[in-house]
Order: sequence, then C-alpha cells, then structure tokens
Amino acid sequence: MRIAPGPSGPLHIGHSRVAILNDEYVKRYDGVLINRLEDTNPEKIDPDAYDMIPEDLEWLDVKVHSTVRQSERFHLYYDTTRKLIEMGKAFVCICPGDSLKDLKAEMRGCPCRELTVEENLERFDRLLSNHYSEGEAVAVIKTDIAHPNPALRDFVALRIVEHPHPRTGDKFNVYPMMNLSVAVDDHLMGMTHVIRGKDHLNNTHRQEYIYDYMGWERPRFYHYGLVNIPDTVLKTSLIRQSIKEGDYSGWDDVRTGTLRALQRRGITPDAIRRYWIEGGIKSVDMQFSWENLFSMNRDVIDDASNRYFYVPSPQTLRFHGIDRVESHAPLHPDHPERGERHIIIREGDDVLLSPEDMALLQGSGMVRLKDLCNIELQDGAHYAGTDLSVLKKGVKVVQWVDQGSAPMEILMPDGSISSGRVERALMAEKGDTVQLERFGFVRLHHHGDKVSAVFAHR
RNA sequence: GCUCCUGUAGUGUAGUGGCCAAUCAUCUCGCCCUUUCGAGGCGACGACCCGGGUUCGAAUCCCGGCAGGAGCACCA
Repeated sequence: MRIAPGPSGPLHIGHSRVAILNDEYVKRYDGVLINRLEDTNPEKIDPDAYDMIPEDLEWLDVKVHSTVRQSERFHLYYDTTRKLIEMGKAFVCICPGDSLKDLKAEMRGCPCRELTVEENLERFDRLLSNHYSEGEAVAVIKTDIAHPNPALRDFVALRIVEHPHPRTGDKFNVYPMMNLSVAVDDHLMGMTHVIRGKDHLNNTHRQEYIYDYMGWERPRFYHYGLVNIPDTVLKTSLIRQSIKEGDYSGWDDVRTGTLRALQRRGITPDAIRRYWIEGGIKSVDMQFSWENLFSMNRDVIDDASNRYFYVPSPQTLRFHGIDRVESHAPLHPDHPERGERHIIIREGDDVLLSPEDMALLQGSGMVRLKDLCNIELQDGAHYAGTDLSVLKKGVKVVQWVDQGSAPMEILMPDGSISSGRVERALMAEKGDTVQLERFGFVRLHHHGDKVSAVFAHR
C-alpha cells in the first residue's frame, strides 16, 4: 500500500487520515507501506516538505517501509506514454490553449487525435527533446471522447513546465500528470490495495484506462468519504502566507491544523489514530469533530497527566488566623504512589486567587482552598477551619497558589496568552502534559529553567 | 448542465432480510462518588431522508423522488 503526498508543506490533520488508514491495514495484514512523494509539479513544491513529511509520519507512528520521489522516475512515465502511443491509445496534441477542453465538452476529438502512430511518435520525440515550449504540446491518453461522464473524456498525461525543480533543476521540462504517474507507479510498485478519498473517484476511472491498455492487473480501490474539518486553517498556501507576513509563528502555529501544531498542543498520535479508525473507510462524507478527538485525547493522556493548580490573572489576599497550615495534594488522584505536592502557608503569607474565584469568595463569604483549608473574606483571607462538611452546604472549592508560585504563560488555541501563576512543584514536572485543575490539559514546554505551556483542551 | 458517490440521534459509529420498539462513543442534562467543571458509576435526552414496491417480515433488497458531497485542470 502507499501514501502519496505532494511535497507542498507539512502534513495536517486531514492528511493524517489517509496515512493512518493505510498504515493500519498494512500493520494488520503484514503488508508494505511506501511513502511516495509526488513532486511532479515544480511550481508547487516546498523543498522543506521533503523532510517535514517523513518527520510528521514518524510522529504519527506510521511505519513507512520505503520512500520514493516521483521526480526520480520520469523515464518510467515517458516509457509508458511511448507504449501507449505505439498502441494508438495516446497522442501528442499541439492544439492551442483551451481548444482541447472545448472540443471535449462537445464530445469531439481534436485533429491530433486522428494522427497516425508514426506521426505521434515523431511528435513525442520532439516533445522530449525540447522542441516545444510550455503550453505548446501535451501528451493525451485516449479514453472515450463521447463518454457520458465529461470527467472521463481524454486526459492529459504529460505537459511542459518551464520552472526549475528543487531536486532536478532544469534537467526535465516534460512533467507527468498525476493520473499517469500514479497509475505507472502503483503498478510498478505492486500495489494491491489503494485507499484514498472519494475526490479521486474519477481519477481512479482514468487510471483504470491505463491499467487496461497496458494489460496490468488493477489494485483494489477504496474511496472514503470526504471530511469537513471546521474552524481550522489547513490550506498550506494560506499558512505559508501568514508565516511570511509574521502573523503565524511557524508551521506549528496553534491556530492551524498542522500535525506540528497538534503535537505542540499535546494532542497524541494515539488519539488521532483512534479517531480515524473509528471513522473507517466507508464512502460517506463526514463532519470532523474536535470534541470527539479531544475526548479521545483526554482518555489517552489523563492517566499520565499530573495535577497542578494554576491561577490566571492572580489577585492577592493576605492569609491570617492561624500560625501555619499545610496542604498535601496528590500529583494524581488515581496514583497516590506518585507522591504529593506539599505547601505550607503561614500567618501573613499571601494566597493568590483568580478574579472569578475572588468574586465567588466575595459573593458567598467563604470558599475552600482545595487541599488546604476554608477561608472567609475578612481583612484578607481568614482561616476558617478544615471542616469539609461545609462543601455540603454549598461552599465552593477553588484553586489557589502561594507567594512561592511561579509565573506561567499558556498559549491558547486562538493564539492569545493566558498568564498567571502555577505551583512551584510544576517546575520539576517531567511529564509531557499535565492537567491544570479546573482549567484544562496543557502541554509543557521547558526552556532552560523556565516552563511555558500550550493549551490542549479541557 | 453532465457524471459519479453517499444518506442511522447534534457529531462519529454498529448494523448486510427476522435476535433492532436499533449498538457503542461523544455532546447536553440529572443523580452518586470525588476537597477539579478531570476520572469513575448510574440514568435521561436523542436517529434508520421521503414515497412506492418485493416479502409472512425491510434500517438492511429494488424503483422513484429529495438532500448533501465530489469531479468535469497542461493541481495533487
């Protein structure tokens, strides 16, 4: 099986579907997966993508057995085209511009279509020897010019592009169209099964003409339904533009749907895999749900994510009413063996609350500082015992930090920053993701002795 | 316009003629547990696009509507 990305940029969540589905079948049936970089349009190649795509696949835990670049296989596409011309199944068209298109709509072939094999072979040789320039000549595969489906009437196989290729420079100027190169490669690489999106349905039919002309055995084709991914910037060209303008920080900007962005946010490959496997390969169009993906991710990371308190936009209260009080909170409520966070608050220390929780305290007069004690609003925070039964009477539990807490900035999915303070203990956290209680799961990023975070989901 | 694909709860899925007054997950809402609005437990809400036909029996097969999507490129 294979995945066949065009190297125009890094992979995004949409690309991950075809990668995971193919990978999953290969793993289940002990097959072979080829990553075939379809770099046959020099105008749409980002040289960096040659490295980014394999990196993205590796992160996704997609096992690629070998990687090939179509730009190294042009001779194969030329050979097959020559054979098709010899069989009278292809021709070289030198009609101007749109006439081929117009004639197709009228179910009529262009004059070149009726040329003899010898004349076409002559033209083909001229095509390959720089006789024509861009737009002057194309090699066309004959199908049925009167096919009821206009999408299947004669299609272009080779065309001239005068644009340097990042890998082959100006060595070639005759480039294959995907239907030619895909059919040739899928056959030569021994594809038994092809899974791809429904948008390729007509391409499959076009490629089947080549299979049948050449007497090749067709692979089994499967076309999954299209997916609509809402509220997400996926288009590579738009992202590139925004990066260039300095609006996005890079390919991993959290406002985009690239795999790099999801990785940065702490969305796991496991969750992405589960999501696409649940969707399956049936050809019904689907609506992508971030909610469902986040739910799966929560399921994956919850157990490993230790708990900490985070207080956004902290407001200070002076604590008094008792000499000292200690808090003992587990790093993870389901895993007491991991240890606990331990803080001592003394008379005169500061405790910090979020504006919302401060309002709660002002409104009700009392809150529970989680894992510490109750406080009343009375010239600051006045110790009010440790009796938990007040919770039954409606006293709310809130997160808090002490004066020894560390400043923290959290990058939110909309690109904004939530700044506040976290427990000092988080600075020693070794895990990748943590749950800031009542705030959400975040991925930690360590730089030196500083820590920042990127919001994943609630 | 032409051609093709597809229609199960808000979302995603199971279901291939009787075990379906339809599965599971998510979302939303209750309750229990919990010093988190997390996790766990219990419960509620909520769907077979419509109309014909075949059949003793249809979500499942057939036909016709309707709806959504894709393609009709010298992009992939």
